[in-house]
Amino acid sequence: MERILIDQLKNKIEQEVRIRGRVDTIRDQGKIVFLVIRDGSGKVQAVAWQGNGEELIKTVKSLTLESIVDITGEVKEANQVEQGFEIDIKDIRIDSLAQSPLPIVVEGEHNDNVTALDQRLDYRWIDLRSPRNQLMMSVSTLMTDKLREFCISNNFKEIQAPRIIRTASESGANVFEVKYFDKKAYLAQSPQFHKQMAMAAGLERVFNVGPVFRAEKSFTTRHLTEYTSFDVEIAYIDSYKELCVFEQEMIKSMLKAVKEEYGERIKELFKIEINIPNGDFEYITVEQAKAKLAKIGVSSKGDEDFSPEEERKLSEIIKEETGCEFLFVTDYPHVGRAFYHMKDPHNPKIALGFDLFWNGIEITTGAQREHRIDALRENAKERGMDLTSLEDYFEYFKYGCPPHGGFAIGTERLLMKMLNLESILEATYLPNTPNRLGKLITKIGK
RNA sequence: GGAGUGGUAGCUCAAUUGGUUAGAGCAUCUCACUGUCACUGAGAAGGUUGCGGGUUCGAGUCCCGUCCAUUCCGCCA
Repeated sequence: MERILIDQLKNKIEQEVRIRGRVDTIRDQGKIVFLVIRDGSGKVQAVAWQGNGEELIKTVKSLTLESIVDITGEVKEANQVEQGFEIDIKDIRIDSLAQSPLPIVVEGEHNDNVTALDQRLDYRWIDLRSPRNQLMMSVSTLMTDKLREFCISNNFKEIQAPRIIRTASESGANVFEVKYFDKKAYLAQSPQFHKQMAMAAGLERVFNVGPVFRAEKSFTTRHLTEYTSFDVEIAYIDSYKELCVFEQEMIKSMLKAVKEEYGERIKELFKIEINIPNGDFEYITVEQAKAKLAKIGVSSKGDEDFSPEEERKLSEIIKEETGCEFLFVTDYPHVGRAFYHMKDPHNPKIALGFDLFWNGIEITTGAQREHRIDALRENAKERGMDLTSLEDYFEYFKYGCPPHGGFAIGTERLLMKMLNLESILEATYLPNTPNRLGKLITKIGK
């Protein structure tokens, strides 16, 4: 018999069915045992009676939580159950008996002793079974799909920039070094250079989704050493503001789709409502933002950038004033930005770029790029960068390269804010952090 | 890299501030129970209090070292 998903059972009353899934709950009453079986679509109660056979009840009594079972039985109406029906077990096979007790508690409706995140991550494959995490993975899938779809429907081409590269792409940020046969290579901190190559290649509108690597020992709730960057680059722009509008529409369409598909479930499991901004996102210049912050007495980190506290407070102020959770911050001093950002021709101290904040956290940096090779060289020189290592990059601008700009979204941060998670680690399938890589193996080794 | 907080049973926590045999809930095991649904009831097992040293008649508690975790900062998406 073919397996049927649990959420389809309601159409199969009084029919014989086969379900496969996990043991979610066991309530042993002696001569009658109630099981709750869970699969990817839902839960159902299954009943084993002693009258159905000694062997059957013996098997059921030997079950442990989270074991995998293959059950054949009849769907029967049952007023005693909330769902209105249950499965009368005729036959059961244990496909995989779970060892017990489990090393962590799987998060559920009635558990108040949820295991600490660190240990849950050690046993991530058990942790991910929880309804919350199952939903998180579904939302994550839809989120990326919709961002991608938005690009594709706007005539974009998708590229896969190499992850192993010869030259570190960003100044300052630390890179992971890898052995490439008898040479040194690096894991890409960003697809930036090769994304820009697409501009010189005449691709005009490209996006790139994939892992990027940051060798920074950051111990915060918003940093990973490996994360997924959703990168966009667009040619023939007149202003970086076009990028802002594009990103705004991209995010709004994604949020709309997520809300439609999972809004209710998200409200139920994550206690958060997805708000889709009615009009445009808000804009503020660094100078204006600093003035607002000074007014309420938040100490400034300096004129070039914001401290996390400033980011949080600024978002709060804007949300209070306008109701908008999204804020573009513009007019950053060029010295604090990447060398490939274009300078404002009217005020060379200012970069033609922006950051996007969502509820107190930076989810994007973007900018119009400097496509004029001499100006680009000058910018790199100003920062004391090694120009010879950048020569390959400069080549892209030698044989005709259109004006262009782009941005990158940290998708884990996006998901984290969308579901109101406390840590980015929760929003990541299997997070790598400065001291998490390979940690579980070490533990087992002991 | 810097600062703070923490580490007690498989999990979540307690231990009256240094005092006798380190407790509870959940999970586990045994027994009972034919309508449970956070099943219930009776019982059992489960601990080198992260590790090493010190102070003290006495340390889970205080001190030093060390490891691990975590939060914030720096760095960034």
